[in-house]
Amino acid sequence: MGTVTDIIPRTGSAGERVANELRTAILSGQYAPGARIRQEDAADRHGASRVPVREALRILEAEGLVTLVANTGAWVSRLGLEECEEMYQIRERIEPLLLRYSIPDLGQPEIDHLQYLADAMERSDDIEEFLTLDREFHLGSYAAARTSVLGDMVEQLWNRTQHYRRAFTRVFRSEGDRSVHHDHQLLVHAIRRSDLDEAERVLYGHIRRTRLELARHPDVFLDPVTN
Amino acid sequence: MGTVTDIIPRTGSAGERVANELRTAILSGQYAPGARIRQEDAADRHGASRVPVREALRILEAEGLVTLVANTGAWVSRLGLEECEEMYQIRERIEPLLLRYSIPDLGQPEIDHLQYLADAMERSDDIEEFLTLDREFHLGSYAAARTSVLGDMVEQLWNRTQHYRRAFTRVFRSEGDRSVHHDHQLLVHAIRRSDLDEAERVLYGHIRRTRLELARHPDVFLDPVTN
DNA sequence: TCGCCGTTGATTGGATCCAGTATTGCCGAA
DNA sequence: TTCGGCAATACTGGATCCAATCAACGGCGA
Repeated sequence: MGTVTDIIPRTGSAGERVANELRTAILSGQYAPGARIRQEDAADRHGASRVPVREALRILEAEGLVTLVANTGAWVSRLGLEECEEMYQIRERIEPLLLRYSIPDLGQPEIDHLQYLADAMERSDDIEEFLTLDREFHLGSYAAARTSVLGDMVEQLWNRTQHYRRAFTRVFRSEGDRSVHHDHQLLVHAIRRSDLDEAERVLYGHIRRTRLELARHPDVFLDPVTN
Repeated sequence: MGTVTDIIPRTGSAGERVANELRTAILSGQYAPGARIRQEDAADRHGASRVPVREALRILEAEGLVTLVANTGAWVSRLGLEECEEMYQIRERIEPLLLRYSIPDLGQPEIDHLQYLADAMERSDDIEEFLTLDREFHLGSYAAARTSVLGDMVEQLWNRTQHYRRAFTRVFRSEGDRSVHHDHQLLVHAIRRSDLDEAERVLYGHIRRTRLELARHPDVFLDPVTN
């Protein structure tokens, strides 16, 4: 499904390279939602002409990370509360399936690593670190799945919501909610026992609870007045 | 979610126009899976230069309809049995959700039309007509859903499997299986009664049974020796 | 003073040209 | 006869140039 720590691949066209670099920049928060991406700027910054940049923008548009308006320009996609809830509802239904694909092929070292990540998250008090660990934990639990579309779909959903997860996390932490960590531990145990049904249930509940929590914080989606 | 009978929109770039035209051609079966798409050919055929064609190919690649290999070329995507089963499993889980979004906003005329389509399918004995009716029936049942990503996801899954549904349908018909029609009738009734849970269950079972049936016919996926 | 309209500048879209790469066919050697 | 290597060709990828479109600004009129 494309490893989480994908290093920029030497293969592929310049357009794909630029797309990878832009994607990384967007996910890391360098570009905020609503930020304009000018073709010439991007071309200079990534050492290419505008042609591959346009290709990259098409790729990222298809992934939902960028919004293109004909004859006008490209912006980093914004999410509304409704859209975000929708994506979480989709995740509730398909991530358990992906997990089911993955569990049988997860090795002992990988499972131990998941345990380590779950523990590390409990100890972490840095937002950015928590985000990285959480992503690594969940995508890591899917890593053994040899799917051709499902894995990519899930990764795209994670990518599209990345910026907003950063915002929620701040809020959740301040509320001192422990259920997230509880879910993670339950999940690791279910994976250890290869209990597919239980793992599905836990994961479903985990995502669902996050969605419900999220609906209580619509303020995260308010347009920042600073364009 | 973008109407089923999308007419080629006047808006948007030439690349999008070419993408729409190529998509229609692929879905109609004019291009078979595995068929090569040469940029210059496509450019001539659609009255544009190679630049918008390359844009179109990127768009269709993102939709999974076209497979691009750097420095080599573009082909209409082929599906393997495993991939197809995967997509059906995804559909089992997300189409019921999409239906749930749609039902509350379906009007009486739309529901009557669904009934009409279900009846027409039972009477139809032409493969191509059946395919069209089936697609119109299911996507029609989702038409009232005002989603921003789920609808497109489902439509893409339908598109990617379109060619292979054409092939199954031939087989199913010859086996004289009536359960498909039974499901359709049950679905319309559940929708009439606005019974969301029942509608979800019926649709889930409908897609699931099709998937299991499909697994019994791996021959559909054999590489045709004629490239 | 406010709103409408035309003009100018900035930015995107498309076409052509050139370079790079893969594939095909051919030739020669085993 | 068959396999390996080399050359020619066809196709894709990228850059530059020109056209088209949108947005911002300023001027004019009410």
